[in-house]
Amino acid sequence: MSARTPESARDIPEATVARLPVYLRALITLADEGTATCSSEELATAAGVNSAKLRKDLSYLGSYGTRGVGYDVEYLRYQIAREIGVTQDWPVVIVGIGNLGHALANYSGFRSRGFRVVALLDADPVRQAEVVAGIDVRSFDDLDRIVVEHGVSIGVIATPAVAAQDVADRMVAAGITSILNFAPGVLTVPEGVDVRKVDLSIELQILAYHEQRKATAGTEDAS
Amino acid sequence: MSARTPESARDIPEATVARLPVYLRALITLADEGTATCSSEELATAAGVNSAKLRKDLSYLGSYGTRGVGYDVEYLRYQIAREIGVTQDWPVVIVGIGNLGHALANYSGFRSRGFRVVALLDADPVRQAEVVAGIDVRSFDDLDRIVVEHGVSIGVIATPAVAAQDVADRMVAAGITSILNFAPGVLTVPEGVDVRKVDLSIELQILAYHEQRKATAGTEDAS
DNA sequence: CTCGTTTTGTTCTCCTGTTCACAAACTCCT
DNA sequence: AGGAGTTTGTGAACAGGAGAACAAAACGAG
Ligand SMILES: NC(=O)c1ccc[n+]([C@@H]2O[C@H](COP(=O)([O-])OP(=O)(O)OC[C@H]3O[C@@H](n4cnc5c(N)ncnc54)[C@H](O)[C@@H]3O)[C@@H](O)[C@H]2O)c1
Ligand SMILES: NC(=O)c1ccc[n+]([C@@H]2O[C@H](COP(=O)([O-])OP(=O)(O)OC[C@H]3O[C@@H](n4cnc5c(N)ncnc54)[C@H](O)[C@@H]3O)[C@@H](O)[C@H]2O)c1
Repeated sequence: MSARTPESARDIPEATVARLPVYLRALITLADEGTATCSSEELATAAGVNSAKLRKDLSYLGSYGTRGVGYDVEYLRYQIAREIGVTQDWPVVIVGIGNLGHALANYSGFRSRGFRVVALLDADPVRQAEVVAGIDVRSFDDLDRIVVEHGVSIGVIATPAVAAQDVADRMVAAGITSILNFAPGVLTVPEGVDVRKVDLSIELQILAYHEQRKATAGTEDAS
Repeated sequence: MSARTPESARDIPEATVARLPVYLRALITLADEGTATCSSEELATAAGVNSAKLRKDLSYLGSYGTRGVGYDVEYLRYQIAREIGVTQDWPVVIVGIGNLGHALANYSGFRSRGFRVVALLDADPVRQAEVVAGIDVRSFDDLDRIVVEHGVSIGVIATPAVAAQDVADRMVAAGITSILNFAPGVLTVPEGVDVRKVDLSIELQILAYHEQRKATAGTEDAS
């Protein structure tokens, strides 16, 4: 309401935002291999997309390439990281330390990609006796305190589906504004809170649909 | 294979395919609650989508509703399950029984949603001594035999990123034509093989981007 | 049987995202 | 310096999906 975000608030299309992390990862791989410079064609191949799409995506961030040359890997990597917001770590809490929660807590890719697990929470007192990946599992009731203490704005839900909505409500009440949900089902949250869901069954069912089509494709049109 | 579905070669838009599993789950929930009939409005709410979109999606499958009344929950549920191809179970193999592989193997949602884990494979001999979720972990070299034996067409990759492409190649060679990949990075597969990826870091980075925007929205214009 | 009510199935419009194609900008070689 | 060869950045056409709106169909009341 105070201002009309002068120039930096370019709005990047959602589809582009979803691909920036892919480009970032490809750039990190290239940098690790010692590549100093790359063309849009090379980067696009590494990221598994069309080069025109890649260039258009990058053009939303600014003109960070050099015509006739390509992109400086380190420079572009930094620019994308800055645009995404992962130049420093985001604190994250994980709720529901069961099968999946354990795997997530042990996942090293968290730290290396701009996130830091500051707390593991579970409603089950038995779980709270555990230490997972060097972090104490604490009571779900500690949520509010932890959120304030660490300035957490991102929460991960790995509880059974039946508890997910309640956990989400508590997270929102505590001040969390972004949720990654692994439990199946639809979460309802207030305006201004972002939810992304990861649903294994849905992914498999999409594969099954296409698989079924492949199977019937030959038998289907007998003329 | 004689089930020829008179007019079934309709091609359903990809966006619709991705939502059908959501509708299916919502219908199962409604059925469990004892609901016999529902309107597009109710079902749309339960699935978290717009009712016009829901109706349009369902119209690709056929006319399974009754005007003035709504949809028969059980009937529509069956029709969607049939369209997706989950009226009977698909055999699935999981490769890479580490942190994540354990969680996946123990995931009960598999069986209840049209999939059956027929084998757990790992390259590490130490892992092969284990029994996870009542299933022996076997050598990755058994892949070909298992695929043939059970008619597997869907494979899940939960190995480290560095091994993922190799595992994918072996899967394709063995006859698998749909892959769900949890390892970060881009997989290259031949034409006709479907790959879907689930990437935790990407999801979190997308949340981080929006989170950053929320944070700077108010403070941005000091120019 | 007819009318009013409800709700689907579909059409039409709008918007987002993808891809093509090319001018502009840069490098290198002579 | 100038020209040939590259490669970016972007305008414009195209494709696909979202949502509003409404006619067609079913049902129930009188
Ligand atoms: N395991 C998988 O591979 C997998 C895959 C896809 C989706 N999921 C989904 O992820 C979720 C977790 O799966 P899981 O296999 O880890 O289940 P799980 O039962 O092993 O673990 C759930 C954990 O959540 C805790 N919990 C329950 N209610 C809670 C609450 N109100 N507040 C805080 N903690 C609570 C439980 O104490 C338990 O430790 C489920 O919704 C499941 O459908 C799991
Ligand atoms: N743990 C998580 O929560 C999580 C989250 C997101 C993504 N991931 C990704 O999922 C993958 C697995 O993660 P994890 O934490 O389970 O790792 P992990 O190291 O615990 O397990 C990997 C397993 O794969 C096996 N393996 C290695 N090479 C193999 C090969 N060529 N063939 C067959 N098996 C092989 C190893 O023996 C090991 O058991 C990684 O790529 C990781 O980036 C994990």
